[in-house]
Amino acid sequence: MRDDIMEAICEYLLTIPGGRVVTYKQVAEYLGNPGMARVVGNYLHRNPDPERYPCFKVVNSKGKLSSQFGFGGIDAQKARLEADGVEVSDDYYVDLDKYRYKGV
DNA sequence: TAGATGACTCACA
DNA sequence: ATGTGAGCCATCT
Repeated sequence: MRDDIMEAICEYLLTIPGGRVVTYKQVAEYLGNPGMARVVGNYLHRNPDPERYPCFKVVNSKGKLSSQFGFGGIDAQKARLEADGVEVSDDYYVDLDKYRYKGV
């Protein structure tokens, strides 16, 4: 069933417009269970496929980037976000109040 | 089947 | 902003 969840995560991430980010919890809620925030992170970790899943748009509730990125480290994630128009602080923090994708 | 693990979240200090 | 403790869920061993 993990492919199902993975697909859902993929779709949700693809709905995120450029210059926007979402929290793990948001993805979990989209999957139908806010408690799956952890599982979401787990999946992205076990599926380092940025070509399909823009996981660099996913941050934790504090707006901080993941500690260890699968395809080049957190530094790569920071670069991708900045490239998308998201300001990332030197501490790898993003302003959720401005960049969090609220779903329009 | 059961126990341990983790890219999480929330509350409190 | 950081640290600790508790809760939650699917996967891995």
